[in-house]
Amino acid sequence: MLASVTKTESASKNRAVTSTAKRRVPTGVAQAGTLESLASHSGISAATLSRVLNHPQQVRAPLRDRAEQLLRDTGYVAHGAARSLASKRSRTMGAIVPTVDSALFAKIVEGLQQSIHAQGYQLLLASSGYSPQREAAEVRALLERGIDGLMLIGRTRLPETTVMLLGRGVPFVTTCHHDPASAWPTIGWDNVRESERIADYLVDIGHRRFGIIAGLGADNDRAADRLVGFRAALGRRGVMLAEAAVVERPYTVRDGRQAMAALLRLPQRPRAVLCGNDILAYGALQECLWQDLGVPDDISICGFDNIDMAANCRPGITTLDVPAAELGAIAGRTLLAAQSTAPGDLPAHVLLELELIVRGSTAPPSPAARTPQKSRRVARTARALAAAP
Amino acid sequence: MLASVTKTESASKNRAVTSTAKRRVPTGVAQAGTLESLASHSGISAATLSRVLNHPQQVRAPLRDRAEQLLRDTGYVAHGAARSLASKRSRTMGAIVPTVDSALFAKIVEGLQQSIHAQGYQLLLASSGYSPQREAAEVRALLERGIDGLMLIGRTRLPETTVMLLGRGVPFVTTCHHDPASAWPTIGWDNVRESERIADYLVDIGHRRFGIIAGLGADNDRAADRLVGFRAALGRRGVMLAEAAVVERPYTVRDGRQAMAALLRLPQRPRAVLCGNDILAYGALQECLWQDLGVPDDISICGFDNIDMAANCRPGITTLDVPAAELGAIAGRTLLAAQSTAPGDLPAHVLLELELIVRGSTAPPSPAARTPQKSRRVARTARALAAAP
DNA sequence: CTACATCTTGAAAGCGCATTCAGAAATTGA
DNA sequence: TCAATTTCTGAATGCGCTTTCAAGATGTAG
Repeated sequence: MLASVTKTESASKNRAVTSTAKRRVPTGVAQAGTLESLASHSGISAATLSRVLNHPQQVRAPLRDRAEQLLRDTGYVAHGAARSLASKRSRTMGAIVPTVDSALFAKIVEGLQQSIHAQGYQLLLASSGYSPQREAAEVRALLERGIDGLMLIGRTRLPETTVMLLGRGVPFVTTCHHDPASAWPTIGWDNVRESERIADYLVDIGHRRFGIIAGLGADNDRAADRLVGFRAALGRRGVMLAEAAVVERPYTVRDGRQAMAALLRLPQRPRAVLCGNDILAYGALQECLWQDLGVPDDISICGFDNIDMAANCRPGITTLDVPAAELGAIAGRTLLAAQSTAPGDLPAHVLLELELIVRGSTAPPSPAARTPQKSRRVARTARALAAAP
Repeated sequence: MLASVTKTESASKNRAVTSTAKRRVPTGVAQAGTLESLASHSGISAATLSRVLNHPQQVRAPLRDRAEQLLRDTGYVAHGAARSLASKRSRTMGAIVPTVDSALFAKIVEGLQQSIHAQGYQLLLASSGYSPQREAAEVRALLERGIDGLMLIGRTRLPETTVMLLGRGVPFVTTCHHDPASAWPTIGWDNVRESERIADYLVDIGHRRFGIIAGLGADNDRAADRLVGFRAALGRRGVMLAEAAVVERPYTVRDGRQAMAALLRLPQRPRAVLCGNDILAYGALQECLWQDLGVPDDISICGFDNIDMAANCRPGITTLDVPAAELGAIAGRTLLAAQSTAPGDLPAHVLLELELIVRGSTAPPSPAARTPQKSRRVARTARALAAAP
């Protein structure tokens, strides 16, 4: 796509299907038994075995040791469903993200997973594809699974989703946004304010001609808020912004490129472009380089999220660092805390402040870049040489 | 790190903790009841309600309609644990990946999630951090949750893990590798052979001086196999390879850079570098560009996996395309199929053939690049200009 | 119109575990 | 040493659902 690609383009269907796998169950392996069956064979009651598993200190040492030995030797594996049914807890947390296939959400999920894992909780993961309907369906499905807590992203959702959650009394948090008025904990940052901050930064270093490549605001409050923030800051600073200089696109590199291409066709070509996230920023950056425009000499570009890519491209992308893994961890801890807390006083909202990471993609607008002939030509030649297949 | 970074480096702990969230349960919302309670209030027995839920065709239309209406009106949500306990199925699949925070595994997980979701299954996700011990613990934890199937990555694992799985009779598949002799389905490709293919390609276009940046082979069969493949192909083609020209590193961009830096310090600097995956390749590429070496003019670089980054950098990275989402989907379908199949004849192994994607990072070794003075200097100047902060 | 096969439906029996309850054992105080 | 506590332990109960099982309803053949 970007570079020359030699691809056989054969049907992407899988080909060879070789021999059928044969299951051989190793003999002599202790089959998973029930506590009841262990009890009858060992002389220790099921009740005691259960206690050893859940409240070891309630059983006196000698008996407990014997029980533990037995449990270990037989390779006992508890039956979670029975356990959940009796104890009314599943030791499982749910999470619904728009998609796992995103550096940001993957990090959040990983952080969440790690933090709850430490307490013996497992993660039930679902994705909504940015659809409130799918999210509602997934919430329902997770509720059926008896999750003990749930992490959601953002605040755009079907009313019924919230009603379901509140009605069931399952602790949940929403992340990646901030809403101190919310009835449940929110963990994240203020997308409007942070966006203002990065826009302010560009204005501060002298930019006046802006373009905005925002994410799709429908069904995505974060994207919408960021756009609001960008606009608010520019408006406050007296920067004019043509409507044509604002485009909304899905979060893909390709869309970022196309959006930047569109901005570059404007009569008043922007000298600074604010992007809804780093993916879009990256695409925008690529398009500039492709068109032999210098970044940041001709155009400054900002992203949001600080995914790895933003640090690892050339030039690096100026962006706001989102502590994704930490966010996930906080969400996990909050949900964990909610397990032992009365539903009345849930953990509080957490407002994260993002750090502005200034990298090579932004600089004050250089007057020289307005009529750049010689230097640009050299650059073009060299780049063509470097990018040759 | 790569570019200049302005970072306040304030404590990354969260700051502001505002008002405590207050939970308000909307009044009038039908509380989640049990089938039993619904039965007593409606005159329809719990058994029938259960049938309507699970085998609708077993209930005659008029009664069924009434039951469905009731279920809908009361917002009934099934109790999964009770359901699993009674039915002996959890409608939940497990997956254990080294880490979700990897473009490749995230895509696989997303694909798996999507495919099982269609059948009403949920995904229980765990990560092992490349540790067989952690994997074993997670397998056990997932087994306790009563998963109906499990997807694992690769073949390096504790024997007890396999024994546990086989002993429990839970269907599982291992992915990202291929082993026709395995007793359970494997879904993936032959890392050795595919690696040979990419190495062959480089030899074919004329390369003779190689370097290898492999992943950490311990506890990672894919990484180990790829290194074996690289070596085998080069050996077969009569290419000499100094031991110092082979380095093993964790899969991070930084390590890729450092590894490339090490290779570049060799007296016989390689003209082509085979990398264990695209992350390492990307790091290697960055290091070359940083050192003002032309890619592919001075050095050709190959990756593996074809993550988005490989297509979106400059030059694009020549790599092997791994159909990650499809792999996950196949794994899901296989596990789903195993639900209704006798444990005797499980679905078969699936061998995926990878496509070589040739991009700008590879080219025949150019004789001119051996004494590159003028052109290199021009390139350097231009790049410096482009990369200026 | 009767006798028998087929559907529908509800009552009841667990699924495997945690936990209450009531004894039994151990411990303490006198 | 014995009575009064306290600690342990096992039998029994029930979590909410699916699934027999058997009875009742409906349908069909003779």
